[in-house]
Amino acid sequence: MLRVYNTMTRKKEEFTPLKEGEVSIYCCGVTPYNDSHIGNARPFVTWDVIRRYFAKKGYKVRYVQNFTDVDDKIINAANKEGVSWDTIANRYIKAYFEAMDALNVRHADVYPRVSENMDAIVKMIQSLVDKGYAYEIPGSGVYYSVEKFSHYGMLSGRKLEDMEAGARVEVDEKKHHPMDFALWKAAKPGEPAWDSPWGKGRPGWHIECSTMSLKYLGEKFDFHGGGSDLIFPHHENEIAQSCACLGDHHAFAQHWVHNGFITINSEKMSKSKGNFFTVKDILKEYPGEVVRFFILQTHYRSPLDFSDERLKEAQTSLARLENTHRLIGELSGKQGDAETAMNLAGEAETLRKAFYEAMDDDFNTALAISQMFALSKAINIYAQEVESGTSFDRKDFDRAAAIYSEMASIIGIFEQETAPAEDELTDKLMDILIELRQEARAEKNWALADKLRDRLKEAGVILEDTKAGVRWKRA
RNA sequence: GGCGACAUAGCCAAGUGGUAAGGCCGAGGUCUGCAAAACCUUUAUCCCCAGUUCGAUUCUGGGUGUCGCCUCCA
Repeated sequence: MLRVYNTMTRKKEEFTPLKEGEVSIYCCGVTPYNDSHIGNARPFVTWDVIRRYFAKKGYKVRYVQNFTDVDDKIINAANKEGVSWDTIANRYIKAYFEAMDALNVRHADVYPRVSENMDAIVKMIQSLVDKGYAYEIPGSGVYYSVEKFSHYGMLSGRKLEDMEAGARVEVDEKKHHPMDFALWKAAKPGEPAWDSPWGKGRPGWHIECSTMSLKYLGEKFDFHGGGSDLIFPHHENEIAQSCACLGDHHAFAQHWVHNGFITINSEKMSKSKGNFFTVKDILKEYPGEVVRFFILQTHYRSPLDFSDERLKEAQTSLARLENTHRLIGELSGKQGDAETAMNLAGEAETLRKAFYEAMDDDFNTALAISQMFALSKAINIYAQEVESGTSFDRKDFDRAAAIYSEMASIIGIFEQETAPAEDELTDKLMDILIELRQEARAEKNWALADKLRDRLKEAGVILEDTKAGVRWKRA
């Protein structure tokens, strides 16, 4: 039984798919006006694991993630550079994919863009106007009337009365209620604009997600996700729009899943505070897998403090798992010689079950990963036994290795060739150096052997003497 | 002001009404010419107070602290 925390009910709930064997997910994507920081990346890594997990469990997954490619911030960035809005949007959409690819984040099934769904958006706004949920302020735009939707606040747990007091929004006197939000913004000179029954303009922020989720996933879908800063007002407003339009406040997303923030010294990382690190910059120092692993070592709803120390820790931890991954590779060519009673497979099956139970409990990747460490240890011990002469049960080992790689594929690690393919010359040179060092070792010329190893380390190559032979890797 | 979340070892982090996973760091050891890797051993009265209970870190109430949303924000 899979249980998922639902922001709507503030409880873990049993997950029952709307359609047997299928899962539909809408995750709010980015506004492409600059490079994503690591905090922006958290939801996408989180959802990537969730969808991998569902797929592994045999579900057919449909995953939709939008690009808000029409937005104030994009327009501002474009004006600043003196280029068109879509130049900015396209540039940073490309950057988004580069960053996510490095983090092993699989692509969504659809990436709808605001600019490509203008007709549907206008149509939905019109529908809200027709139904009496929205009104036009000539020259300003079209607004959603929050008072008309009796369930307004159902997701964030707020009351309209409470919000008024603390509202920091600039109150437009012509709005019916201070919390009313824009569905359509009338164009100002020099801004990109699209035609509509209310004149040229562009959509407000929230309507796009209502429109595109409806268009690409239907009236009801299983999951809607994003960072917890989207709960209010973005998701609250989506609910108001979609449910009003569909005439059923139980329609729309069935489970609301929100991830916690990545923080710096316990404070939310954000563009406006300036305390952020872009994925792009972090990737200059650490492999994408390390960044991904760093994120998944903590439960997705908990805050996660970012620092170089944390990242280094993640790197060391992941290296332990990688060593076992490599060990499995090294043993893959080894001939089995007997069936033994060591029953590594049995232990692996137990850990596999624990892994799935952890994932079934609100996608507890932190706990799931700990099962992987346990399996790593079991495999290492087994390999040592084999090395010391115990017979090697090929079938037993292969089953455990398969489970290990199954876990890795859900977490999303060991997918890239961590070491980039070496060129032929490097390989040959390394062979020569290793051979020379082995000769020195055979002559017990430790000084020379160690010097070779030290100098190679300075050059960024790590040599390790193992019983199986000498192996090298880049630092 | 309104609403909400969190508080577990030196650090990070799971978890449970019956005295607490895992990772990093540290210490000792096995192996190794040495190193690395791996393995073994070792490191916690679970923020404070009160209550419920045979028993609470886990439930309830009250503190204290940290953070978030209420403005763009993943």
